[in-house]
Amino acid sequence: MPTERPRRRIPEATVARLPVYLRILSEQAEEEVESISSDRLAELAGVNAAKVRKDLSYLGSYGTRGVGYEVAYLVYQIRRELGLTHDWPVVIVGAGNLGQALAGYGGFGERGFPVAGIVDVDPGKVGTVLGGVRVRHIDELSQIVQSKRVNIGVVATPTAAAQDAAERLVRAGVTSILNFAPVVLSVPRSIEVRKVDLAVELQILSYHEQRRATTSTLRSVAGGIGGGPGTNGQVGQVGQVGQGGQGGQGGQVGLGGTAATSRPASA
Amino acid sequence: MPTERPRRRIPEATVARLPVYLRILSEQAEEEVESISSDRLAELAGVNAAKVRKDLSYLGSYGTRGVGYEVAYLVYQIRRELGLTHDWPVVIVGAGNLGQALAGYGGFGERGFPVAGIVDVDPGKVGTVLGGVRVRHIDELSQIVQSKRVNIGVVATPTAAAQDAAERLVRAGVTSILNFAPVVLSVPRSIEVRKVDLAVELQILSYHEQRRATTSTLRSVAGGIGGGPGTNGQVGQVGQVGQGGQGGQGGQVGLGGTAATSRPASA
DNA sequence: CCAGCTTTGTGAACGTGTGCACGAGTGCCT
DNA sequence: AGGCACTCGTGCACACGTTCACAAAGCTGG
Repeated sequence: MPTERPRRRIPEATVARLPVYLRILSEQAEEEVESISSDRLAELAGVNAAKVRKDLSYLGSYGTRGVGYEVAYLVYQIRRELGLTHDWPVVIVGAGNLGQALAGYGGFGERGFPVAGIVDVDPGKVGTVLGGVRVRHIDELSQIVQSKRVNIGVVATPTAAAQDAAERLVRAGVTSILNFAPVVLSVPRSIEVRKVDLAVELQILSYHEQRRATTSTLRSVAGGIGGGPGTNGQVGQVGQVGQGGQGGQGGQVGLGGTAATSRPASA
Repeated sequence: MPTERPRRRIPEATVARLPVYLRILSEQAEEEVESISSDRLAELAGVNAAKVRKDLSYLGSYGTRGVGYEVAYLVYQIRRELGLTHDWPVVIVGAGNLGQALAGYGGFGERGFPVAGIVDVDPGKVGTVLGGVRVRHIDELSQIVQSKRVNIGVVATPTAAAQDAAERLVRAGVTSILNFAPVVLSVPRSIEVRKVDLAVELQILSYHEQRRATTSTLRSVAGGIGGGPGTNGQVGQVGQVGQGGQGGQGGQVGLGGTAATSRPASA
């Protein structure tokens, strides 16, 4: 079992699922499970088994036909592919409500993303300690990024300050940004940006709720008793959702978060 | 301009972008902009103009050729389509670090998702007030959901408690869930689930950082001076990323968040 | 060593999403 | 009134992602 070089260029959709597999596999490893089939992994991840196999095939052929995948080895391979063989220190811009919560959330460091620093424009916040890290002034950003070799920045500022925060991060040398502010950041193409937007997520749910209401009304008018057992036993069946999109010349509007609707383990 | 019934069944990818357009359009409306072209909107949203037009066409043909779209009317239509014509009260399960931040974040209510209640299992937390809402015991969940007509639940518990929280929400009558815990929730197919997972987002960024490091190393070996102006002036060009995925029989592993890389307004 | 069972790896079909290119309206200016 | 510049709406081709279905491969028992 040489560290055979995996076929490169993993599809984005797969990259987005690898972390999920990784978490599940790590849990399995802790429970002393040594081998796992694509079927079982798919069940736990709430996806199709073929998808699991195809996803894993991008890492190389590390399964054993008739048996399954060796959990420990798969964990190693995924970690390697995701670049999790070493820590990625992050710097948080904005020590407000969200910044505090992020810093306080220990899961950051545990998962390989130690908080190298938190900065804020407000001198009043500088010096306070959040999650074991002292808040520093934003002017020290470059110094922190450089001395701690930070590649990933987190924008946790109010909306109005987000663009400025992003620009400062880029100037400081950060090459990836996780943006919590509800704005489309304007940064050089070479910078990787991911957005987490609560409002967007809720609005997507709202759309489905609204849709559910509309269609059920229509059905009760057109069909029989509104709300009774439907054709397939499932009433509000909005069913699958997933996501879509791919290449395209950039654009932070790509997609929302992860949609779902399924029942992995416990059927 | 009758309230012409829009063609139904809007693609998920479009649904995920509508909230972004909505925010931008609302901003434009505040700046007294009355009309906007697909080109301008695309620029602000960081997407392709054709995509904007196609997305908006799903709402019906509300543009005027040669002119553009009437901002106010578009705002109205998108809000209508997303079901934002009325509030959607949400209930938060888990008054820990995250639950507190969510409750404290005013943007919730402002954007049409007032916090109808926060519950926690810990009796010690019951009674404390977060963001103007008193924390109540989780046993009161059903009562809250029913009396306040809550359709959307937010899981902000520790990982271990998430599945139980989800089940309680479902039993209480909630039909959509926004999950912040890093687990794949097991719920009936009829329940719409969206996941927001920090670790996943960071790991995706990590993947790209790692990739960037690897490829640039390769390039510096194969090509010229490592890091000098590349073929196209852009060095670490990871370029577009976007997302992918769509139908599929459920599966919360669909995708991560919104990826990006672009520069909307300020070119 | 062979038969039979299991599970991987993947070719191919299908569905979805994106972006170009252009026809079709609309408003403005002369 | 006519021409021109502009912008929408959309057909089409292409790219990407998902799923099926099956051959290949490995294990087990006799």
